[in-house]
Amino acid sequence: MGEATGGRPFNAEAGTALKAAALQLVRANGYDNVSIAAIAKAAGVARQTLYNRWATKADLILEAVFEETHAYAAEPDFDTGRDCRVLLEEFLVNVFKHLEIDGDTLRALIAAAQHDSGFQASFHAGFVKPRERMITALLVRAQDTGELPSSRNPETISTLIHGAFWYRLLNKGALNSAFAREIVSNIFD
Amino acid sequence: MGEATGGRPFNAEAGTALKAAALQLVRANGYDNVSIAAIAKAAGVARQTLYNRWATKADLILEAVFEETHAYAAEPDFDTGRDCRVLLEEFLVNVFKHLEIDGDTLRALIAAAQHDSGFQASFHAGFVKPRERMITALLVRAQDTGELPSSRNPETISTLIHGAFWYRLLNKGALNSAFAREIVSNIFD
DNA sequence: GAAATTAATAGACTGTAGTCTATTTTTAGT
DNA sequence: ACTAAAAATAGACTACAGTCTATTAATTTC
Repeated sequence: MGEATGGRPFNAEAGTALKAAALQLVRANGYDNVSIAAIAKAAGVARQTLYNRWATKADLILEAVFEETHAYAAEPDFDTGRDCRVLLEEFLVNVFKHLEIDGDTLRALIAAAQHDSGFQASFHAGFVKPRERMITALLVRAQDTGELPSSRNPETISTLIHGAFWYRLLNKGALNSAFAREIVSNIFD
Repeated sequence: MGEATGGRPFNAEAGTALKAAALQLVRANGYDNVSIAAIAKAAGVARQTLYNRWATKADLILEAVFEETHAYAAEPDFDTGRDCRVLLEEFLVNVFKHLEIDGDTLRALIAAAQHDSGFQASFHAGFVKPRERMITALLVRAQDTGELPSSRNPETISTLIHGAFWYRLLNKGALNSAFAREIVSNIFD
């Protein structure tokens, strides 16, 4: 059932062009200053074609940003033999570096998730949760190596860490390497 | 300069009715399902009258919620001789109790702040920052009493704590007394 | 080829936030 | 009373997200 036989195929170029146009326009003008119509026009495509692929503006932008994000929030490499606190600090510095570029867009996506529980679910499952798990895993390892007291709960600490930078992001506080150092030293010391 | 002489005075009842109608409708139907027009109509007032007092829907709702909030996020009382960790846990439990009622509204206000930097500024100055300072003050005192190691930075810890519950709030995680206990024990133990 | 199927397109339509304008109402000062 | 000032009201207007419909174009299966 539901096996598609026949029918006009998706135009792959249209999807690519939409993501590229979306990312470029949003970075240049800000999420709220870019209309769906403008993205479609810049991509040279009808507005409805966009809605054929993504349910909302937020879904499109998330996908566009997401594809660029793997480079930044890569899983920390455990096998370099370095301390977990160093790995955590590096990870945070990388994330903050990405947020210099897409932080405003991320803020807008977090806001969009508050209006739309469908988007909230996919944002959380595809973006938020995986990053939370990376840090939890790192903290579990830190307990194995004895860097982090076993009295701590890695999941709670992970929530504290993510929360801290969400809080800074949403309140437009500074997200720089000094803050990364602060977080790490207040968790590990 | 700017001294108002003459002119029709504000109708105080209109403002009161607007806040009451706004709070009631938003709690019943959710922020995004209540239009400005519906609030004005419920208050028996013209739509423009609302805009004469508040710049945006968010400003109105914030004020309406804020007036009910003092009861919940009251400054912890330092003079009861109890441990700071107990005071912090109680404070968090009170905040979470309020969020059972207005958590969805708060989520919507945080979202609104991401679209509107004017609202962001007043939300931060009037609502966010004062609560942040309460917890920072409590943590400073905890260092005085020796409950919290002096190696910690109270401002950073305050950010971690607030961040944790913003993160839970925005991701629709549980905000209950167990979470309050978790936070406190991972900060103090 | 013909039929069935699905994408692409164009454009009408709805609902809402916020702006703007013109008119009327209520007040203070003279 | 009269005037100036500012609030209240009614309603037009813009811009946008998202929905819906009808038409046309590109495919696969038979």
